[in-house]
Amino acid sequence: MPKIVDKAEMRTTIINAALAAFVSKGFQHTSMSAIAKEAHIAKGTLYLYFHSKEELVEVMIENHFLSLKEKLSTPASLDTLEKFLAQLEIALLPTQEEEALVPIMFEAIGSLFVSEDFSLKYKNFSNELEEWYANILKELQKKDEILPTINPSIFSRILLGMTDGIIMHKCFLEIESESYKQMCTEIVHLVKKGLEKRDD
Amino acid sequence: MPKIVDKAEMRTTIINAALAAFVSKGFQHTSMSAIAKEAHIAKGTLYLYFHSKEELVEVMIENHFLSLKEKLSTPASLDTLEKFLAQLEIALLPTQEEEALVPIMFEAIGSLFVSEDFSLKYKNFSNELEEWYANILKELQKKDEILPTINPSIFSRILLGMTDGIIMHKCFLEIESESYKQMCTEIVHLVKKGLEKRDD
Amino acid sequence: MPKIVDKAEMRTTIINAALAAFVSKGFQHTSMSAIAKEAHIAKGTLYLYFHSKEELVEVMIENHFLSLKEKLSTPASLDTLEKFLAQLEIALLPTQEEEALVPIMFEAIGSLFVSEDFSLKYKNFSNELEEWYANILKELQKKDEILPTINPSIFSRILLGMTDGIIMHKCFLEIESESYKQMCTEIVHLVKKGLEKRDD
Amino acid sequence: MPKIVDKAEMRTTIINAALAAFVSKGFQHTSMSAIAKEAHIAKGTLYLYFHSKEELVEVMIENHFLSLKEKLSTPASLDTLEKFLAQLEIALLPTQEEEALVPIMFEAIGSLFVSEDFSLKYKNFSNELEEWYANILKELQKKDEILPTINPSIFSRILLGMTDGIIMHKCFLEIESESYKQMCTEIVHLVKKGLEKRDD
DNA sequence: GATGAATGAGAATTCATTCAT
DNA sequence: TATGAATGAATTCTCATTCAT
Repeated sequence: MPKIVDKAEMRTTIINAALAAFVSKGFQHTSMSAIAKEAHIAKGTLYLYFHSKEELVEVMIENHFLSLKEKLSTPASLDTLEKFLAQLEIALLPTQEEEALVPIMFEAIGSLFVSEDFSLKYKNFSNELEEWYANILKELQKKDEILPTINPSIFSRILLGMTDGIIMHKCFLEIESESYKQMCTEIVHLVKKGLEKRDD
Repeated sequence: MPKIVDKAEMRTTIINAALAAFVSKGFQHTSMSAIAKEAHIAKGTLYLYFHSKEELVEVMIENHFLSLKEKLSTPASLDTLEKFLAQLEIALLPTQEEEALVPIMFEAIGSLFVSEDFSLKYKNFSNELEEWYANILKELQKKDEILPTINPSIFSRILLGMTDGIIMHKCFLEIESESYKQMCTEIVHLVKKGLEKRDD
Repeated sequence: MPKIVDKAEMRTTIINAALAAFVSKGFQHTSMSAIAKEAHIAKGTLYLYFHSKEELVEVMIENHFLSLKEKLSTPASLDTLEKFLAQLEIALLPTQEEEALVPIMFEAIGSLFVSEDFSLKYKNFSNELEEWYANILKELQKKDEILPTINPSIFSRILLGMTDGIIMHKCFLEIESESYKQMCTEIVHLVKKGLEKRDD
Repeated sequence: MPKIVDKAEMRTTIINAALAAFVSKGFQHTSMSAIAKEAHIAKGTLYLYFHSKEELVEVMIENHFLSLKEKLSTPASLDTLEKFLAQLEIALLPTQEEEALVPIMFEAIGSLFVSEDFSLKYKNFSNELEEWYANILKELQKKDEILPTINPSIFSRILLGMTDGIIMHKCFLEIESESYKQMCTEIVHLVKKGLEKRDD
C-alpha cells in the first residue's frame, strides 16, 4: 500500500526547504544533500520530485514569478493615477521572504542564463509584466488621467527596471527601513510628476 | 635572468580571458582550467597571478567598479541641470564590455555575498557613488538649478538603483537598441521633471 | 531501502587496503585514489568513511595503539619477575602486520606531528603505557621481587623507549630472525640483571 | 666573469636552510620554494646544487650520519668499561640541532625507504655503527673488562636500537630534561650491570 | 515510494622541475 | 651562474546523480 503523498505539496515543501538552505549558504554552496536534510527527506527522494538541481531552482524561480504576478491587481481596478501609484508603492515593498530570495535569485539566474530555455522564460515573464503595466497606462490615457504623450510600452519597461533596481539595492545594500520608505515615497512622487498632466 | 613580465599587464590579460570564458559559459561553470586555456597559459601560471578563483573574480569586479568611477565627471563640471542629465544619460549606456560583464557580475556577486568582506566593499562603492551624486545635487540646489525640497541623499539612492535596474534589464532581456534609447530619453525626461523647478 | 553496510567493517576493510597500499608505496606517495582502488571502491566512497586522508591515517594509528594495548596482560597477572620478563619478550616480537606498519607509522607520525592534536594523543598513549609498566614494577617492588631502589617511572620510560627502538631497528634494518631472537633473549637477560636483587 | 662560489659551502648553506624549514613545517609540507627562500637564493639556483628534493634530503641525512660517526671516539681510546659507558652516555644526549632533526628524519626516512638505494645506505651505516660497537666490546673482552659470554655483535645491535629508541622518545614525547638525565644514568647503570663481571 | 550508499567526473589547488633570459 | 616565470601532472576533495534494497 503506497503512501499517499500529494506530489504538489511535497514539491512545495522541498522548494521551501531549498530556499531556506540557499538563504543561509548561497545557491552554489548548497548541495542537494543539504536541501534533502533541510526538507527532512532522503537525497534519493528529492529526485522523485525534481529530476535535477536545475529543475528545482527553475521551478522555484517560476513560483516566485507567479507569486509576483498574483500581487498585481487586475488592470481594470487601477483606473486612476492614484490607484496606480498605490500599486507601484506596493510593488516596491518586498515581503521578507522575497527579500531573502533576491540575492539567491541573482546568483541562480546568473547561472541559469546560459540556458537559452531559461532566459526565454525570463523574458516572457518580463514581457507579461510589461504588457500588464502598458495596458494600465493605456487605460489611464484613455481616461485622460495621464499625459497622452507617454509611450506606455517604454514607460512600463522603465518602471519595471527601476523597481527591480531599487529592490535589488535594498536587498544587497541593506538600506535601512526609514530611508527606504522615503525613497519609495520619492519614487512615487517622481513617477507621478512624470505621468500627470501639468496643468491640473 | 628569468623572463621579464609586466605583472599588471598579465593580470589584465587573464582577467579579460576570464571574462570571455565567463561570458560564454557563466561564472560557476567556468573552471580555472578553462580560463587558463582561454588565456593561453598553463593552469599553474594562473595561480602566479591570482591566488584563487575568488580573488580573480573579486579583482575583476573591483576593476569594473573603478572603471565605472572613472566614467564619472568631476562634480564641479556638472554645474547645471542639463549637464547633470547628460551625465545620467551616459551612465545609462553601458559599453559592450560592461554589458557582457553584468550577468557575470550578478552571478558572482550573488555567490560572493556570503563573504562579509566582499559585501562591505560593495557597500562602500555604492556609498561613494551616492555621495558623488548627492554632492552634485547639493551644488545644483545651491545654484538654484533644482528644487530645494529634494533630499539629495535619498534622490541619489534612487538614481543609483534606477540606473542599475535599467541596465540590468537591458543586459538580461536584450532590449533592442532603439527601444533602449527611447527608454533613456524618457528616463532623463522623468528625472528632469522630478528635479526642475516647475515655474521656470 | 539502501544497501545495508556494516560501517565499522567497511572502515576496517579500507584501513587494511590503505595499509597494503602504504606498505608498497609509502605513506605520502599513496594517493586516496590508490587506496580506493586497493579497496575496490570508488574514490568518493572512501570519503563516506573517512573525511580526509589525515583522518584515515590517524584512525589507522589509533587502531594500532589499541591493538598494542590489548596485547598487554593485566598488571595483576604479572606478579613475578619471570612473568614480567616473559611479557617483555612478547612485546619485543611484532606480528607481521605490525612490522609492516612500523615504517608507515614513522612516516605518517612524522608528518602528523605538526598537529598539536595528534602529538597530544601520542603522548597520552605513551603515558598510559608508562603507567602500566610502572604499576607492575611497583607491585613487584612491594612483593620484594625486584630491587627497591629502582624508580618505576624512569625504568618504565626506558623499557618503552628501548622496546620501540629495538622493534624499529628490526623493521627498518630487516634483521634476520635468528639474530633478532638472540637480541630479545639478551635484552630480557639485561633487564633481568637490572631489576633482580643481586644476592638472591 | 663567473662568481666564485664554493660549491660545498653553498650545499651546506642550503642544507641548513632546508633543515630550518623542515623543522618549522615538517618535511613534506616544505616546498622547494620555501627552502630557496630560507636560503636566500632563487628556486632555480637550488637545482644547481641539488638535482632534486630527494637528493637534497638524502645528502642531509647522510651528513647527519657522518656527524654522528664523528662523535664516536676511536675504539682504541675506549679501553675500559668506564670509558665505554661514558661514551654511551654521550651518545644518549642529542644536541639541540639533532633533536630538531629527529622528527624530520623519521618523516623523510619513512618516505625514502621505498627506495632500495636509500635503505641500503641506511643499513650500511647501521652496520658500520654495529661494527664499531662490536670492536670495542671485543677489545674489552680481550682486556677482561667485561663478561666473555657477551656476544659483541648482538649486544651492539641492542645498544644501537636502545639508544635510537630512547632518543626518539625524548624527541617525540618532550620528556623533561631532569627525567631524561635520570633515564640516561639508569641506562648506563643497566648496561654496566649487563656487561661487568659479577664477582668484581 | 523511499532510502542513503555508491559512484566517478570534475573542481580547485600545489609544487617539483624546467628553461628562457 | 643566477633567476623566477612557466609548466602540467598529480592530489585532495566535492557533489549531482544513480541504483540496489
